[in-house]
Amino acid sequence: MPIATLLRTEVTNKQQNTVFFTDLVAPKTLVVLMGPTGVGKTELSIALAQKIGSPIISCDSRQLYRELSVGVARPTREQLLAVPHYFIADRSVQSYYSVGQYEQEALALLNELFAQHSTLLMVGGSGLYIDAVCYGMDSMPAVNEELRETLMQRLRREGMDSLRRELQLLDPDYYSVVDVKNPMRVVRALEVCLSAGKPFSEIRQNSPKPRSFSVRFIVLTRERAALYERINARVDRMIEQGLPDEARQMLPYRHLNALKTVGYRELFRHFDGEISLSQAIDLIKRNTRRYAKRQLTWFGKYEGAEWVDAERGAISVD
RNA sequence: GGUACCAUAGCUCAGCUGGUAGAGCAAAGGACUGAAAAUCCUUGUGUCCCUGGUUCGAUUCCUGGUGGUACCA
Repeated sequence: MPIATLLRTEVTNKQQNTVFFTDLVAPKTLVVLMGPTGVGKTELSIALAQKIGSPIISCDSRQLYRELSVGVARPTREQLLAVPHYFIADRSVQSYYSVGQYEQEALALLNELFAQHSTLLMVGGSGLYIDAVCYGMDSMPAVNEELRETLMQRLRREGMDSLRRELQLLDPDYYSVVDVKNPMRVVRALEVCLSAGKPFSEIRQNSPKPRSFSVRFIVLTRERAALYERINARVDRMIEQGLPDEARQMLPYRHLNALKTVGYRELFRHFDGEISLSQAIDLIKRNTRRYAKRQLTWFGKYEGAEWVDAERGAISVD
């Protein structure tokens, strides 16, 4: 059993949410390099990983899939060979995946790797995935896809009000804080209430889980206009590199979560004859920009994070 | 060079007969516990091109200028 696991078990039992003695024994640090899409994480991560002698643990909800390459800006073959990468292109779009699984797999991997490394590098832009690794998710009943589908049908047939009323009944506490206009939030809460047989708010602790390592957050950033220019240019490059073909091959899977992704959905609309190719390209650019902005909003919440300008900034290692 | 039309938010434009302005898009800000590249919420002050004039009052009417577009030479 890896030592980190042993220590973590001990800590979990006695020291909920306090300083970890494990840090004193053997300081384990997870460096989390995050940043909006297109800012230049990949390139920097290779150099950083080589410097600190760590593999790269990817924290990207779309680069996970082996069928998605051009459209998700997967690192190049050379980059992947330069440093060992985890969670890149190692599962199919056809398999259901979610943060919960990612948290478990990533923690297990970190346990193993920390046996050999005192510092590990995690890189990615999926905020919720970062949270899952650093703070943890509460354990909830496995997603019941049938139940979810039933609720979605109700949403379509009866509208939000019906679902809202039910949530208010089953979990008044959560109802008072949810974004009741957001169907996904309401559906998910109901889904959990119904399959767990108790209120979602009871399960959702909303407090950080003990971790056997400490975390250092680095947010790679850039002047907004420069970031947007890079994004626009990268989309053009993706089109040249064959994104339309890649998307066409994904057409049979368009209904899957993995394909609800900027770059693919706009091209699907183009294949449907709804919009022209150049309209699709413009939409991909716009939606990518908006995604980057949302990421920046999310990253803003990490207290103590170091914001590094990709053009001028420097990252000090040890 | 002549004639006509146009000049209003980052862009495309709306603004009837004079009372200092509003849409779409773009954009900005925010939320977020198993779909998260997802999903949802909020946000419109700008020398109304410049200069003179008429008027109590001009983005609106008139003069001249500047820039643009079209047609004619």
